[in-house]
Amino acid sequence: MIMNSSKVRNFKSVGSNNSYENGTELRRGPWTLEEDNLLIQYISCHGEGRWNSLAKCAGLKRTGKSCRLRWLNYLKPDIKRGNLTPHEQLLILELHSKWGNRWSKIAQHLPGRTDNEIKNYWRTRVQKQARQLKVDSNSKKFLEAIRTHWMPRLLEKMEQNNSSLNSSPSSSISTLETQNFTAPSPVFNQAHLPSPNVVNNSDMSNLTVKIPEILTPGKNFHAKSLEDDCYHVDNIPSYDMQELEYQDILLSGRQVAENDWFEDLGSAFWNTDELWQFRKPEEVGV
DNA sequence: AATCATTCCAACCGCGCGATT
DNA sequence: TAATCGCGCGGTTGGAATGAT
Repeated sequence: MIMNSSKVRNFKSVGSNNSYENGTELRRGPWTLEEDNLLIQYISCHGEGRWNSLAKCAGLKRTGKSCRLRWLNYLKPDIKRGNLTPHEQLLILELHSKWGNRWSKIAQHLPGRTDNEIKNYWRTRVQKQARQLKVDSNSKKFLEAIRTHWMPRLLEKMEQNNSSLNSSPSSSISTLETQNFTAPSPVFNQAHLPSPNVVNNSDMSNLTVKIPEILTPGKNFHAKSLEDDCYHVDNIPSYDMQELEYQDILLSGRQVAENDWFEDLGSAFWNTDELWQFRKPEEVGV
Protein backbone atom coordinates (compact mmCIF):
# COMPACT_ATOMS: atom_id res chain seq x y z
CA MET A 1 0.00 0.00 0.00
CA ILE A 2 1.41 3.30 -1.03
CA MET A 3 0.89 6.30 1.12
CA ASN A 4 -1.60 8.89 0.18
CA SER A 5 0.05 11.55 -1.90
CA SER A 6 -1.82 14.21 0.02
CA LYS A 7 0.12 13.20 3.07
CA VAL A 8 3.37 13.56 1.19
CA ARG A 9 2.60 17.17 0.50
CA ASN A 10 2.93 18.00 4.11
CA PHE A 11 6.18 16.25 4.64
CA LYS A 12 8.49 18.16 6.86
CA SER A 13 12.00 17.49 8.01
CA VAL A 14 12.88 17.36 11.64
CA GLY A 15 14.59 19.87 13.79
CA SER A 16 18.17 19.88 14.87
CA ASN A 17 17.52 17.83 17.97
CA ASN A 18 16.69 14.76 15.91
CA SER A 19 19.88 13.44 14.52
CA TYR A 20 22.23 10.58 14.47
CA GLU A 21 25.41 10.94 16.40
CA ASN A 22 27.17 11.68 13.09
CA GLY A 23 24.98 14.69 12.54
CA THR A 24 22.68 13.24 9.90
CA GLU A 25 19.23 14.63 10.39
CA LEU A 26 16.39 12.27 11.06
CA ARG A 27 13.14 12.67 9.25
CA ARG A 28 9.74 12.72 10.81
CA GLY A 29 6.21 12.99 9.58
CA PRO A 30 4.59 11.23 6.66
CA TRP A 31 6.58 8.65 4.77
CA THR A 32 7.47 9.10 1.16
CA LEU A 33 7.08 6.48 -1.52
CA GLU A 34 10.84 6.23 -1.74
CA GLU A 35 11.17 5.57 1.96
CA ASP A 36 8.46 2.95 1.81
CA ASN A 37 10.24 1.18 -1.00
CA LEU A 38 13.53 1.25 0.85
CA LEU A 39 11.95 -0.27 3.92
CA ILE A 40 10.04 -2.92 2.00
CA GLN A 41 13.09 -3.95 0.01
CA TYR A 42 15.31 -4.12 3.02
CA ILE A 43 12.89 -6.20 5.06
CA SER A 44 12.20 -8.52 2.17
CA CYS A 45 15.92 -9.24 1.99
CA HIS A 46 16.90 -9.19 5.64
CA GLY A 47 13.72 -9.62 7.63
CA GLU A 48 12.39 -7.65 10.56
CA GLY A 49 14.00 -6.87 13.88
CA ARG A 50 16.81 -4.71 15.21
CA TRP A 51 14.93 -1.72 14.05
CA ASN A 52 17.51 0.92 14.88
CA SER A 53 20.24 -0.80 12.94
CA LEU A 54 17.75 -1.73 10.25
CA ALA A 55 16.93 1.93 9.75
CA LYS A 56 20.55 2.82 9.29
CA CYS A 57 21.44 -0.16 7.11
CA ALA A 58 18.45 0.46 4.89
CA GLY A 59 19.58 4.02 4.37
CA LEU A 60 16.53 5.47 6.00
CA LYS A 61 16.91 8.69 7.93
CA ARG A 62 14.33 7.52 10.38
CA THR A 63 14.35 6.17 13.90
CA GLY A 64 14.03 2.45 14.27
CA LYS A 65 10.83 3.10 16.07
CA SER A 66 9.40 4.97 13.15
CA CYS A 67 10.42 2.19 10.75
CA ARG A 68 8.84 -0.45 12.94
CA LEU A 69 5.62 1.50 13.17
CA ARG A 70 5.47 2.13 9.45
CA TRP A 71 6.06 -1.52 8.69
CA LEU A 72 3.69 -2.99 11.21
CA ASN A 73 0.86 -0.54 10.70
CA TYR A 74 1.03 0.09 7.02
CA LEU A 75 3.51 -1.75 4.83
CA LYS A 76 3.36 -5.30 6.08
CA PRO A 77 1.88 -7.46 3.30
CA ASP A 78 -0.87 -9.04 5.35
CA ILE A 79 -2.35 -5.77 6.56
CA LYS A 80 -6.05 -5.80 5.87
CA ARG A 81 -7.61 -2.63 4.53
CA GLY A 82 -11.12 -1.33 4.50
CA ASN A 83 -13.93 -1.17 7.00
CA LEU A 84 -14.11 -3.60 9.84
CA THR A 85 -16.63 -6.33 9.26
CA PRO A 86 -19.47 -6.85 11.76
CA HIS A 87 -17.64 -9.96 12.84
CA GLU A 88 -14.51 -7.99 13.57
CA GLN A 89 -16.45 -5.27 15.31
CA LEU A 90 -18.15 -7.80 17.50
CA LEU A 91 -14.80 -9.32 18.34
CA ILE A 92 -13.42 -5.97 19.32
CA LEU A 93 -16.35 -5.19 21.56
CA GLU A 94 -16.16 -8.53 23.24
CA LEU A 95 -12.41 -8.66 23.63
CA HIS A 96 -12.32 -5.10 24.91
CA SER A 97 -14.87 -6.05 27.52
CA LYS A 98 -12.49 -8.74 28.66
CA TRP A 99 -9.16 -7.02 28.36
CA GLY A 100 -9.83 -3.32 28.25
CA ASN A 101 -7.42 -1.18 26.27
CA ARG A 102 -5.04 -4.03 25.53
CA TRP A 103 -5.04 -3.14 21.86
CA SER A 104 -2.18 -5.32 20.79
CA LYS A 105 -3.69 -8.29 22.55
CA ILE A 106 -7.02 -7.65 20.89
CA ALA A 107 -5.31 -7.21 17.54
CA GLN A 108 -3.77 -10.65 17.83
CA HIS A 109 -7.24 -12.06 17.38
CA LEU A 110 -8.02 -10.00 14.31
CA PRO A 111 -5.59 -11.11 11.64
CA GLY A 112 -4.55 -8.29 9.38
CA ARG A 113 -5.75 -5.61 11.75
CA THR A 114 -3.32 -3.55 13.74
CA ASP A 115 -3.54 -2.41 17.31
CA ASN A 116 -3.45 1.13 16.04
CA GLU A 117 -6.43 0.54 13.79
CA ILE A 118 -8.42 -1.07 16.56
CA LYS A 119 -7.52 1.70 18.95
CA ASN A 120 -8.62 4.29 16.44
CA TYR A 121 -11.83 2.41 15.86
CA TRP A 122 -12.58 2.39 19.54
CA ARG A 123 -11.84 6.05 19.99
CA THR A 124 -13.55 7.33 16.89
CA ARG A 125 -16.56 5.03 16.72
CA VAL A 126 -17.31 3.53 20.07
CA GLN A 127 -16.33 6.44 22.27
CA LYS A 128 -18.13 8.78 19.96
CA GLN A 129 -21.39 7.04 20.74
CA ALA A 130 -20.71 7.39 24.43
CA ARG A 131 -20.03 11.08 24.04
CA GLN A 132 -23.19 11.62 22.07
CA LEU A 133 -25.17 9.92 24.78
CA LYS A 134 -23.32 11.91 27.39
CA VAL A 135 -22.15 8.85 29.22
CA ASP A 136 -18.69 7.68 29.96
CA SER A 137 -17.50 4.98 27.59
CA ASN A 138 -16.38 2.97 30.60
CA SER A 139 -19.59 3.48 32.48
CA LYS A 140 -21.79 0.57 33.29
CA LYS A 141 -24.63 2.13 31.36
CA PHE A 142 -22.68 2.26 28.19
CA LEU A 143 -21.19 -1.17 28.60
CA GLU A 144 -24.64 -2.58 29.09
CA ALA A 145 -25.81 -0.72 26.05
CA ILE A 146 -23.07 -2.29 24.01
CA ARG A 147 -23.91 -5.70 25.32
CA THR A 148 -27.64 -5.48 25.02
CA HIS A 149 -28.00 -3.44 21.88
CA TRP A 150 -24.86 -3.20 19.88
CA MET A 151 -23.69 -6.76 20.03
CA PRO A 152 -27.07 -8.25 19.11
CA ARG A 153 -27.31 -5.78 16.28
CA LEU A 154 -23.94 -6.84 14.99
CA LEU A 155 -25.00 -10.45 15.18
CA GLU A 156 -28.09 -9.56 13.27
CA LYS A 157 -25.98 -7.81 10.69
CA MET A 158 -23.81 -10.87 10.41
CA GLU A 159 -26.88 -13.00 9.93
CA GLN A 160 -27.93 -10.74 7.10
CA ASN A 161 -24.53 -11.15 5.57
CA ASN A 162 -24.82 -14.85 6.01
CA SER A 163 -28.19 -14.91 4.31
CA SER A 164 -26.98 -12.95 1.38
CA LEU A 165 -24.02 -15.24 1.20
CA ASN A 166 -26.26 -18.27 1.05
CA SER A 167 -28.48 -16.78 -1.58
CA SER A 168 -25.56 -15.55 -3.54
CA PRO A 169 -22.72 -18.03 -3.57
CA SER A 170 -20.60 -15.68 -5.58
CA SER A 171 -20.86 -13.02 -2.93
CA SER A 172 -17.61 -11.36 -2.10
CA ILE A 173 -18.27 -11.64 1.60
CA SER A 174 -15.76 -13.96 3.09
CA THR A 175 -17.05 -17.08 4.69
CA LEU A 176 -14.61 -16.34 7.44
CA GLU A 177 -16.83 -13.51 8.51
CA THR A 178 -19.86 -15.60 9.05
CA GLN A 179 -19.26 -19.27 9.26
CA ASN A 180 -18.81 -19.45 12.99
CA PHE A 181 -21.87 -17.49 13.90
CA THR A 182 -25.50 -18.17 14.15
CA ALA A 183 -26.92 -14.78 14.71
CA PRO A 184 -29.92 -14.35 16.95
CA SER A 185 -33.15 -12.70 16.10
CA PRO A 186 -33.44 -9.16 17.34
CA VAL A 187 -35.31 -10.50 20.34
CA PHE A 188 -32.32 -11.00 22.49
CA ASN A 189 -33.51 -13.76 24.74
CA GLN A 190 -33.80 -15.94 21.71
CA ALA A 191 -30.19 -15.54 20.96
CA HIS A 192 -28.50 -18.62 19.74
CA LEU A 193 -24.80 -18.60 19.79
CA PRO A 194 -22.03 -20.86 18.72
CA SER A 195 -19.70 -22.75 20.93
CA PRO A 196 -17.10 -22.92 22.20
CA ASN A 197 -17.27 -19.47 23.69
CA VAL A 198 -13.68 -18.56 23.45
CA VAL A 199 -11.51 -16.92 20.90
CA ASN A 200 -8.99 -19.62 20.66
CA ASN A 201 -6.31 -18.62 18.24
CA SER A 202 -5.32 -16.17 15.63
CA ASP A 203 -6.60 -18.17 12.72
CA MET A 204 -9.72 -16.40 11.53
CA SER A 205 -11.15 -19.60 10.17
CA ASN A 206 -11.23 -21.00 13.66
CA LEU A 207 -12.38 -17.92 15.43
CA THR A 208 -15.38 -18.03 17.60
CA VAL A 209 -16.58 -15.28 19.83
CA LYS A 210 -17.47 -15.49 23.43
CA ILE A 211 -20.70 -13.68 23.78
CA PRO A 212 -21.71 -12.51 27.22
CA GLU A 213 -23.94 -15.02 28.86
CA ILE A 214 -26.66 -12.47 28.96
CA LEU A 215 -27.20 -13.17 25.30
CA THR A 216 -27.31 -16.89 25.58
CA PRO A 217 -30.44 -19.02 25.79
CA GLY A 218 -31.83 -19.55 29.22
CA LYS A 219 -30.54 -16.33 30.65
CA ASN A 220 -33.73 -14.55 29.82
CA PHE A 221 -31.70 -11.50 29.14
CA HIS A 222 -31.76 -10.25 32.67
CA ALA A 223 -28.63 -8.55 33.83
CA LYS A 224 -27.86 -8.99 37.46
CA SER A 225 -24.37 -7.92 38.20
CA LEU A 226 -21.05 -7.87 36.55
CA GLU A 227 -20.02 -10.82 38.64
CA ASP A 228 -23.13 -12.79 37.87
CA ASP A 229 -22.96 -12.58 34.15
CA CYS A 230 -19.24 -12.96 33.79
CA TYR A 231 -18.78 -9.67 32.08
CA HIS A 232 -15.19 -8.85 32.69
CA VAL A 233 -13.65 -5.50 32.22
CA ASP A 234 -10.16 -5.26 33.54
CA ASN A 235 -9.64 -1.59 33.77
CA ILE A 236 -12.99 -0.23 34.60
CA PRO A 237 -13.18 1.70 37.82
CA SER A 238 -15.65 0.76 40.45
CA TYR A 239 -19.07 2.20 39.91
CA ASP A 240 -20.66 4.72 42.15
CA MET A 241 -24.04 4.16 43.67
CA GLN A 242 -25.84 6.21 41.07
CA GLU A 243 -24.45 3.95 38.46
CA LEU A 244 -25.48 0.91 40.37
CA GLU A 245 -29.06 2.05 40.38
CA TYR A 246 -29.15 1.10 36.78
CA GLN A 247 -29.06 -2.48 37.87
CA ASP A 248 -32.70 -2.10 38.68
CA ILE A 249 -33.64 -1.04 35.22
CA LEU A 250 -31.57 -3.44 33.21
CA LEU A 251 -34.44 -5.61 32.23
CA SER A 252 -35.19 -7.87 29.36
CA GLY A 253 -34.86 -6.73 25.81
CA ARG A 254 -38.50 -5.79 25.68
CA GLN A 255 -38.66 -4.41 29.15
CA VAL A 256 -35.60 -2.38 28.61
CA ALA A 257 -37.50 -0.34 26.10
CA GLU A 258 -39.59 1.03 28.92
CA ASN A 259 -36.62 2.77 30.35
CA ASP A 260 -36.20 6.21 28.90
CA TRP A 261 -32.50 6.01 28.49
CA PHE A 262 -32.53 2.66 26.88
CA GLU A 263 -35.54 3.45 24.79
CA ASP A 264 -33.80 6.46 23.45
CA LEU A 265 -30.69 4.50 22.95
CA GLY A 266 -32.46 1.67 21.29
CA SER A 267 -34.36 3.79 18.87
CA ALA A 268 -31.47 6.01 18.17
CA PHE A 269 -29.02 3.23 17.96
CA TRP A 270 -30.43 1.11 15.23
CA ASN A 271 -32.67 3.23 13.13
CA THR A 272 -29.91 4.19 10.79
CA ASP A 273 -28.33 2.09 8.13
CA GLU A 274 -24.93 2.54 9.57
CA LEU A 275 -24.37 0.42 12.59
CA TRP A 276 -22.50 3.12 14.38
CA GLN A 277 -24.66 6.07 14.00
CA PHE A 278 -26.75 7.21 16.85
CA ARG A 279 -28.78 10.20 16.21
CA LYS A 280 -27.72 13.15 18.28
CA PRO A 281 -28.88 12.91 21.88
CA GLU A 282 -31.05 15.98 21.64
CA GLU A 283 -32.83 14.49 18.67
CA VAL A 284 -33.81 11.47 20.64
CA GLY A 285 -34.49 13.20 23.88
CA VAL A 286 -31.46 12.13 25.86
C1' DA B 1 -17.79 29.79 -2.87
C1' DA B 2 -15.91 30.52 1.52
C1' DT B 3 -15.43 29.51 6.13
C1' DC B 4 -15.77 26.82 10.12
C1' DA B 5 -16.37 22.41 12.56
C1' DT B 6 -15.82 17.63 12.85
C1' DT B 7 -14.02 13.14 11.71
C1' DC B 8 -10.55 10.03 10.89
C1' DC B 9 -6.17 7.91 11.05
C1' DA B 10 -1.09 7.90 10.37
C1' DA B 11 2.51 9.03 13.08
C1' DC B 12 4.75 10.46 17.22
C1' DC B 13 5.78 10.32 22.24
C1' DG B 14 6.74 8.61 26.80
C1' DC B 15 7.03 4.83 29.59
C1' DG B 16 7.90 0.19 31.13
C1' DC B 17 9.80 -4.27 30.54
C1' DG B 18 13.05 -7.77 29.30
C1' DA B 19 17.54 -8.80 27.36
C1' DT B 20 22.20 -7.85 27.19
C1' DT B 21 26.55 -6.11 28.76
C1' DT C 1 23.89 -6.06 40.52
C1' DA C 2 23.51 -2.00 37.96
C1' DA C 3 23.48 0.31 33.65
C1' DT C 4 22.24 0.43 29.04
C1' DC C 5 19.76 -0.80 25.00
C1' DG C 6 16.01 -2.19 22.07
C1' DC C 7 11.45 -3.05 21.60
C1' DG C 8 6.52 -2.89 22.21
C1' DC C 9 2.54 -0.81 24.19
C1' DG C 10 -1.01 2.63 25.08
C1' DG C 11 -2.01 7.47 24.81
C1' DT C 12 -1.94 11.63 22.19
C1' DT C 13 -1.46 14.76 18.33
C1' DG C 14 -1.44 16.95 13.63
C1' DG C 15 -3.50 17.70 9.66
C1' DA C 16 -6.03 16.09 5.43
C1' DA C 17 -10.60 14.99 4.20
C1' DT C 18 -15.25 15.71 4.67
C1' DG C 19 -19.45 17.81 6.14
C1' DA C 20 -22.20 21.72 7.73
C1' DT C 21 -23.42 26.44 7.64
